[in-house]
Amino acid sequence: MNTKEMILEEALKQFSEKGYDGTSMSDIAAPLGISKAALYKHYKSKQEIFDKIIEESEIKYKDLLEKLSVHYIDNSKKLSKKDLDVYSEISAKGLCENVLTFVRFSMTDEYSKQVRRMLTISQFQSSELGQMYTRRYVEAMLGYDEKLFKQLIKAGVIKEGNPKTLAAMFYAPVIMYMGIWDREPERAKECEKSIKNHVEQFFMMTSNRE
Amino acid sequence: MNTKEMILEEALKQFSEKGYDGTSMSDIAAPLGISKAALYKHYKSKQEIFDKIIEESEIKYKDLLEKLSVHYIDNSKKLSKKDLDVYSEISAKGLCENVLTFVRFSMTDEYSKQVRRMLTISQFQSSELGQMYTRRYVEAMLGYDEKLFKQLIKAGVIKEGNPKTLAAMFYAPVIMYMGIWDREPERAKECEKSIKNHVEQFFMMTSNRE
DNA sequence: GTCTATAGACCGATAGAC
DNA sequence: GTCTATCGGTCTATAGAC
Repeated sequence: MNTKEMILEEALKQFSEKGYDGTSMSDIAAPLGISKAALYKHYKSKQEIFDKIIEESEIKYKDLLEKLSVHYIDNSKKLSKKDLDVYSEISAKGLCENVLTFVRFSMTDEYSKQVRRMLTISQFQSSELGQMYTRRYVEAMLGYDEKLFKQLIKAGVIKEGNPKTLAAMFYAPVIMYMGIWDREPERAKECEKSIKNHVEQFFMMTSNRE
Repeated sequence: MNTKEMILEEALKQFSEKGYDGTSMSDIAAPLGISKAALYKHYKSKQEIFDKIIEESEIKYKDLLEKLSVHYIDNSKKLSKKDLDVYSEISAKGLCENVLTFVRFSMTDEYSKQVRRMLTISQFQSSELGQMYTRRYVEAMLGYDEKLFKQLIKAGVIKEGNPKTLAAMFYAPVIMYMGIWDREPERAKECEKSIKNHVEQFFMMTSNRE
């Protein structure tokens, strides 16, 4: 890995722990064994480092959701042919697994964790960051789940109901437990179990098979 | 209002906007028309100002929940006699109103808003602050709702189900929409409506009257 | 692309006059 | 309880040698 990338990696680590204002250029340079002056040969300011981290994370996050078949930005579009094929026959159990995979990755992957923490403590710094936070950590999954439930209702897999409300009832508790998990890592096991219980019971409650 | 209190008020305002590290003693002093040296006659350090704000907010938040009959710290205790009297005969509609009152106050009251923002961006600064955030903004209402649903199930008002899961499905979406509301105040009306829709549909879905 | 040195501003906190 | 002045330190960022 070259110096330019190592700087972003170290900066992200520290921004996520101490925030933007709590992290100095010297703090970033020291662990890399270079002087802070050297940083300015790669980035013209501290703000540029922060912006680059955000920019890069946006790309990586889209890639991740793409892998999980969650189409993130294009909320206006309908579900793709592929999605319909995959989900029209999916079982509730399969959906649980899908969500749990997403949660486990988000919570254990060091990079995801650092970006989420950094965005959490920076969400009020500008309206752009606030909107990005909402879009990334709330609406991406919520919009997807909404369309999914619409399909599942149509297919008769789950009971009648407003897909948007169902999506919120399904996904909001997942966000909530992930928040506890982030703040109190010692409760990781407990949170994972709560999420598992929640998704299972959600599908028991909404399933048409009684 | 005396100077000591005005300092806390101004500090909270700025901490909630720019964070602890982003706010200097001069920043706090200037709007009050005093020098930063004067601050040190009232508080021995910047950290002490922060701690006092947290301490005071804890008391005020307990008072607020007390008014709403939500007993916050004592999660081990059973619901009080008063609670049982009030809620054993309460209608789903009444419960909706109760939640909406809480939400509207939390989101429009300037002090509540500032404290919540400050805690949100400070939640990773120490494990104590993280725990406080969870306890205050998640578990207080969640634990209360859990007991409440237990009662409502027992009384036959709503359908069978795990009270803890039900509480999460009921309250987590409220937290989620409040988060959007905080980050994007221009969406306030939309969020309020979403919360209203959610609580109404939740009781429609879980009610025993079909 | 790295370093040392430094500019210039600002930081938290203190001393002492009034 | 307020002020001005100041301390010692850190901050972002730059200059210039190698």
